[in-house]
Amino acid sequence: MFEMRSFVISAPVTPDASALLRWYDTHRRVLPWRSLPGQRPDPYAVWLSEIMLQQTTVRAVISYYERFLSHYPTVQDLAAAPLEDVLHLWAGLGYYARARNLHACARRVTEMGGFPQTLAELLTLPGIGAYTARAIAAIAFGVPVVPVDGNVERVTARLYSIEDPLPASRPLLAKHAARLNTDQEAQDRPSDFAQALFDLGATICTPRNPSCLTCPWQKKCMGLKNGVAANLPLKTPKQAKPVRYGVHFLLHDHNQNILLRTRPPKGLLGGMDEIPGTEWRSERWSPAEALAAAPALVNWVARGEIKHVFTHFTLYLMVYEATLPANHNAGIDPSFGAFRTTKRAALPGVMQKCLSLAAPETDAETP
DNA sequence: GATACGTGGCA
DNA sequence: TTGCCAAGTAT
Repeated sequence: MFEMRSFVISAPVTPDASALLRWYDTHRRVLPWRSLPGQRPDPYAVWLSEIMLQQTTVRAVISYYERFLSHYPTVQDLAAAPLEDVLHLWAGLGYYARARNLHACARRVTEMGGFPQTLAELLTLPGIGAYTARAIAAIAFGVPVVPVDGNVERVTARLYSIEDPLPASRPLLAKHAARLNTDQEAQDRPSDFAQALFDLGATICTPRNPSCLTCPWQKKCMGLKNGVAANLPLKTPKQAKPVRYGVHFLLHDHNQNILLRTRPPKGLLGGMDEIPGTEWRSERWSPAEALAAAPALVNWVARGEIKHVFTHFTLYLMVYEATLPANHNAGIDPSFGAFRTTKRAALPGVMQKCLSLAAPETDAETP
């Protein structure tokens, strides 16, 4: 599009990279996937952490990261694993397409003999987009690029006092962010500069109540000068989430197994396991309607309802529980799944909530 | 460009 | 309790 205002937006003053890097040298966070100063980063560790950190907090990621690294110390180990196992380890972390792409990416990288080091090649890999490609290039390979994540968008919006709302302002923010590293100090330390921006966003330039008084960039921050820093970036209001309802059935056999089925490989919770249930629709299910959809004609006991909030809708699930009589093992349609142990199942958070409503274990589940 | 895609913590 | 937010990507 024609940049009608380009002559008005004079080249903004670049902030002082050396001030940020000096702050980082003192205040950098210690994180399991971060190499220590002077150490060569492991591209596998950088990649694995970046995928996990997409739209996910550091706190939530840490234990998953440690578990993945101990199960799969190298990208070759991950590539050799069955997808099932990877989904099992990922269960609870959310955005399961990331786990499927992670596995596919590990196989591609293994075929290639290692991680590519250029932006263009990284961008061709599954699960790696504009942000992650730059993060890996900068952090693992020292390429002088600026990864633009939510932190960097926020820092940039405040620094240049950009009041256009997200997500429409994303290209503009990216354009400004790309010039943040023009100083020689930033060019010399691409990995530190990228991570310094993340740490600044996570600990100083926070979404709420930013600590502008201790910010290494406070003197250059136009948002602070204009008194609007804490309110930026602006965001266009989100649409209200629709509500959906479903009913799910927790059916035990007599071998510590429950009836489980695997969801279709793509889409919502793709490839993950669930206890069988009804469709998720906008109307509640009557008890009669629900029991007509049950996998077996047994004595179902209502255990309650869970609430689960997805990105784009809120879900209420009624949970019924029963134990199959000893002589009733046949006659369950395979479309409801098969009896398996939860120990090796890939149960997403919403299903873990359903299972949490189960009656306490009793050694004698008397039918 | 808009929408689908999870989850848990926090004000 | 409700809404916002977190190192985004794929289609």
